[in-house]
Amino acid sequence: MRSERFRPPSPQVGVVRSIFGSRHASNLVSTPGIRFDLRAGVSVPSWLVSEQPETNAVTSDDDLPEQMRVRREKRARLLERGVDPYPVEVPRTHTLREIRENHPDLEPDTATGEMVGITGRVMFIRNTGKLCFATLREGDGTELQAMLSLNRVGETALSDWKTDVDLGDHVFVRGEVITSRRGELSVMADEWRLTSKALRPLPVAHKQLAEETRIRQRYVDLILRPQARNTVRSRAAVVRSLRDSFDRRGFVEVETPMLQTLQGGAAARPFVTHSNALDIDLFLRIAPELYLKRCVVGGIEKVFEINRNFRNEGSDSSHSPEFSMLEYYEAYATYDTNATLTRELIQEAATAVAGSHVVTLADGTEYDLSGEWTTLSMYESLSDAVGEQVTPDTSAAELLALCDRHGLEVDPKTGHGKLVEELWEHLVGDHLHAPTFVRDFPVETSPLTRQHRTKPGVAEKWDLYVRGFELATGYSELVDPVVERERLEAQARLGAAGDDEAMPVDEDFLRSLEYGMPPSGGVGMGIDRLLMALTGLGIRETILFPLVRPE
RNA sequence: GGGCCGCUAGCUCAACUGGCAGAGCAGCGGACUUUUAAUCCGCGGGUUCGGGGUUCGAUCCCCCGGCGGCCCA
Repeated sequence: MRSERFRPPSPQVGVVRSIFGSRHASNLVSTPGIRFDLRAGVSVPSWLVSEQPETNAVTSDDDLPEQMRVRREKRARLLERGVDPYPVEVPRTHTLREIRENHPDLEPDTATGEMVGITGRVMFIRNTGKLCFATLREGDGTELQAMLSLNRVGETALSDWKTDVDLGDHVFVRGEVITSRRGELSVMADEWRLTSKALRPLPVAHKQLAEETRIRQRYVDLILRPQARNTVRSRAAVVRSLRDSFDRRGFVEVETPMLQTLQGGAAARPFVTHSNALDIDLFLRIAPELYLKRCVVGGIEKVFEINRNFRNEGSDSSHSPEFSMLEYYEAYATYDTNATLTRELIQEAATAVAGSHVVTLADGTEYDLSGEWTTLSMYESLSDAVGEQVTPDTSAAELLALCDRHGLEVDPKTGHGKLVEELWEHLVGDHLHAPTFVRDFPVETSPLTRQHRTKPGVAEKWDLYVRGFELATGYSELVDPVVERERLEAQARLGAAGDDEAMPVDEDFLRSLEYGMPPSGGVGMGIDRLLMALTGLGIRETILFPLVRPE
């Protein structure tokens, strides 16, 4: 219902947004539902200005839950007393981490004489009669205790502390580094002040937040759960490791278009948007492949991109409509050398995040990524699994019979390639746990891959399976522009026949190939999946702000 | 798309067969100069996801809708 209220009627959007584009924000004043642009003298409904729900706006305090009302009243009282609950700057001298590092092992009940100014969010608070305790925390998770005693800060500052400070507030404390009688490293305050008043209470720290709340309010999840903070840092470490690995090997990082005029590079349904300037529909990219290959044609012979792809498909524990992808291409590489480089990239990322090629997953089990990895051939491993020979010549009818015998329901119109892959996933892929390369796929389902140099009917393509899911895929790329055109035209015919995952013919891409692309290898790898592989977390944990339906 | 489960205080959860809507933490008031999920005394806090129905009476049963989760396709 609420989303209905904020959805703009599409025909007006472009017009009104362009009005805003030419006006400075300070010309806007707000009233509860409507905002006026003073200079233009036009009124604009609030849904064009802000997509935030109005439910929790400051307006009517009577409707607020008690605890939020209390905190707002505290803020207002502070302002009346001339105290800014959100000061611009405070004289911080040390981070909490620095103080911990400088004083690793003081005896209990020590006074160092060192005066410091510290800041942090109040995560724990104990207000006793004449001595108060608070545990402060800073961004990296480091905590330090602040103490306020009557004889150091005086009666007013102590009672202000008790009445003004709530769990979750940010505070500044200036005082002496000491240890408490219990031995807790602390700062004994001479003065304190609020640095940011929290208007919402933190959820109780000792109960797990509901999964939905963790995702919808990730900032709260990050405040409360160390694992959430670690995941963000692990992801950053993995991405940095990949970039370093490529940099050391002489690869160049590029950024290719996310707004594209044609969908291409993968079989997937795209998101569609519209360009007002060009008055044409654009697609959010489903893969960067066709642009990276243009780079190789142009002479950027070792090239990679780490960025977002968008696929207008399902959203569940292993799929996100928006996901990060690594693709890299290398001239004179093949799917053999690719496999080695991909293994090294993953092993180096494991070292960056876990310090070892053996990683510890979220459930506490270990996963071994070390050494060389198993390699299977798709047709041979499938033949072994079904107990009879399956080759590129096996007919669709025979494959359908195999599906039937193994309890696999498939559309009887399915062709050879998809049947082989379905059977393989069901009988072999689902049972793979250790890192495994599966090689030599049906040509039919690999339109951008070259035929195997000796084995007829298969393509030089591998998939890498880690912990049973597909982590990466690599190819010896098809660079013959004539064959490529045949493949793309076949895809386009599928598209015309109603397959909305099929690619149209990208004439500019074909033109680039016609200038000559050196023999090359290419690889695609899901960054979110790499994180999942290295940490054992679900995709909605590895993505900071996954797409969720509006509240 | 189908099936099942869930939605109750700021948070995490109770509430027997349909009978006064509760607890812990958090909050408010008070006591306490060494607390670590402190302790003690007192108090407040609810559109039980929304709408409709059955009933003397609905958090509970029925219908429609919303959001989420799990399984299947």
